[in-house]
This record gives sequence, C-alpha cells and structure tokens, in this order.
Amino acid sequence: MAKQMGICDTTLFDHEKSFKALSDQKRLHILRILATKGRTFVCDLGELLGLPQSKLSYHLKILLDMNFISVEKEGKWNYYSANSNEIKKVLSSDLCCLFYPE
Amino acid sequence: MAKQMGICDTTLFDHEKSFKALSDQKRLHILRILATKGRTFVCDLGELLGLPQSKLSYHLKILLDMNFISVEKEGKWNYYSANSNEIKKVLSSDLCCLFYPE
DNA sequence: TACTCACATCAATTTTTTTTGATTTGATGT
DNA sequence: ACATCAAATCAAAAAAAATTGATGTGAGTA
Repeated sequence: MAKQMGICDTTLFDHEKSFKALSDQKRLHILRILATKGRTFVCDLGELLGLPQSKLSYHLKILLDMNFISVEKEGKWNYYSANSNEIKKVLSSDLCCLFYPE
Repeated sequence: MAKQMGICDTTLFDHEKSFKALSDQKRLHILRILATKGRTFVCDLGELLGLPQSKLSYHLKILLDMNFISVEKEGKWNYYSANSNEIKKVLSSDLCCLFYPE
C-alpha cells in the first residue's frame, strides 16, 4: 500500500524518518553520550541512562536504522559510536551544543 | 507527574518537541510551501496539500506551538508564514534545500 | 555438551499521535 | 438579529510508537 507521492515527497518521507528518530529524549541522550564519550560499551550506556536492556536495544535500533550511530561487535560485546557526519547533515551547527554540552 | 530531569534533560525535552514537530511529512510540506511561497492564505495551503480543514488546523497548531511558523489574522482570514530564523536554528544548512528546492 | 552472558527479537499491553466528523467561535455582511 | 464563511476546537476512533517481560540467538567458557 505505497502512498501516493512525488519526487519531493519521497525525500520528505526520508526526513520525516530522520526527525522521528531524533524526536525522543532518550535517543537524544544516547546520541549525546556517544558523541561526548566516543565509542561506548552498551551496558555502560544502559547504566548511564538507567534504561533496561530491551528498551535500550529498541532505541539503539532506531538510531542505527537512520545511520545516526554504528556498532562494532567484539566477541559478545557491542560498542556503539555516533556518526557525527550523519548528525551534522541534519542539524544546525548551533544544535551541536546539544551533543557537546559545556 | 513531572518527570525527573536535570538541567540538560530539560533542554533535551525541548529538542524532542522541536523534532517531533518536524517529524511528519505533511508538516514538512507545509513548511516548504510557506518557506518557498512566503505568506500564504490557509485555504490555499489546504488546496495545495489536499488536506481537509481540521487536519490542516491540527498540523498548523503543532508548527505554531514550536514557533516554526506564525499567523497574521486579517478579518476572518488567516495568513501563515515560515519563521526561517527558528528553522535555521535547528536545521543544518544542507537541509535548507528541503525548504528551498531548486 | 551444557551453561553463561550480552544482546536482539517477539507478542501483548499501554501510551501517544493522528484522523475524522461535528460543533463552536468569531468576523463580516444582509 | 440572522445567515454565512473562515478557522479553531472537541470527542471518539484509528493508527503508530513505546514499554514490558519473556523467549531466542550466538559467542564465550567450564
């Protein structure tokens, strides 16, 4: 059931998805931690945020799908980092302070 | 039932709201039309978008609340325009092409 | 093999957002 | 006052997203 859309609307749909990924405090917080601390072990992330495992997984997946973050798997551990390039494509430089407070 | 939040989280909450306002194709389309055409009469907007009155009203309110657009009332007609300053505060310059295609 | 640990995924529920159609408000004209 | 049009608002329904707790998977380890 593809919605009717022209060329422009296709890109609007993509942007809708980007903004949706960003429209949640927990996910913004995740991005900020990753941008600030760099490569981070998932469990550390969970503790910092006070999120249970399955909830964290859910939100990480949303950010992953939009390519705002990436994973590296080492053995049974996962390390996440922010894709600052992708983030910068979307956000104004002013909003960078959101991810690099101080 | 205020959620527990520190100073930083308050601003994250504000940004969550901004991004939420932007995370919808129809609203992005509204912004694009307003940014491209300038001050626009609501009914014209409705026709361009193919949105019924009450749905349009709903989405305009969300953009208004976040200050991405503003209204001027003249008699019984309403004219809307984009607040490009507010938009630029949030979006990267790359994303401006989203609102000024061509 | 069997037992953990780290993590993803799933299904059921709850919460939030959006849509719909009807009603209300407010300005204008008769 | 009454009718009309522009537009906001409301309440109910539908749709989408988030939460929860349980289960599954896959890598290490005993």
